Amino acid sequence: MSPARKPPQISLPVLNDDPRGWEVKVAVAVLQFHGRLERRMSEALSPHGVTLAQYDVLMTLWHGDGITQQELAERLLVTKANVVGLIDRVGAAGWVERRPDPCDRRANRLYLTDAGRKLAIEAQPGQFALVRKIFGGLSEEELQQMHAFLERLNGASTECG
Amino acid sequence: MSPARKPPQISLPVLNDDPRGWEVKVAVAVLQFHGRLERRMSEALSPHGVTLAQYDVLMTLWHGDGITQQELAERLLVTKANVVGLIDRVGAAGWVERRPDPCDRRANRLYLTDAGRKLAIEAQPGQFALVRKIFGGLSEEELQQMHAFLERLNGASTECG
DNA sequence: TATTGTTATACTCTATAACTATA
DNA sequence: TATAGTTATAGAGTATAACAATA
Repeated sequence: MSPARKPPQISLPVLNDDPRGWEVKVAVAVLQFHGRLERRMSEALSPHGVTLAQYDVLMTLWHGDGITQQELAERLLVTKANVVGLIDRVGAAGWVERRPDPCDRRANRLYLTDAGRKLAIEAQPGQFALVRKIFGGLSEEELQQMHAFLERLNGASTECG
Repeated sequence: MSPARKPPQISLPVLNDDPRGWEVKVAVAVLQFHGRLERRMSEALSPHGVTLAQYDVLMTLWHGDGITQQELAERLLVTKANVVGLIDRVGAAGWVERRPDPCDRRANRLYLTDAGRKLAIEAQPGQFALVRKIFGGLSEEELQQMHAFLERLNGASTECG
């Protein structure tokens, strides 16, 4: 059972109130808000004995079982070496299992167990409720606007160079 | 010299594309964007040999020297025990020093050293440039809108219960 | 040769609890 | 008694490098 720890540090005052324009103000606000969001999501998860990183694994597999560790590493933007430890932990908790790929004997395919699905079903409503609560202060139209902004920023922050 | 590591895991697909409304979509987008932002800020910091968490410390002290470890812990939303290690590390790098509080012999006051100020001066422009680049795709008006949304969300996510 | 997964090693950050010195 | 800082312990997550088995 993973011992319910707080999320990593929130990286709040990375940039302090500075006169150099709104970009920095927004960046600070994003960092600040993300810290709180992450913290509260972690707290909501902790009664289920799962960390946010582990929940990411479960949700990725919930979205689509049977991927390899390498594929999971790519989706999580983590090295394959780290996936080993991650799967060791969710595996030890009984939520995920490795099955050898019959066509490629180097590879493992990852599957949610019944317990893993059960956990996801139990934990998801709380997560959704929390998110609805936190974002409930914005209207649907405002949420759509913010979503559009973030999509554009996600595009920009993916660019190289 | 702290060895320039990547930020913690990005917590991306915590909630997957789900039919239950825009709150969840926006939450996923925030998590996603924050992951990229944090990663790129860390990368920009790593040539200076400082982590994001350590940079937080430096920026907090840049903003105002002479606070106690307890006060720093409160601002960083971290336990005082963690601040000990954090200050040990930035202290070992020569960026911050503890000076005993003359009025309260239990307390330390934290000060940026010349090297710490030098580092901040060297690292800040890169951070600001990066932020301007990432957020440059949004107009000033859009940035102001987004800032307003985030401020409202920050208020909401602070509420208890 | 390239790829999948593994192990080994080391570091940062976090949490809790118990402790010391001082207030 | 309460507070500031420390130490001890533990665990999660990350990175790099080298390795085995397989393709």
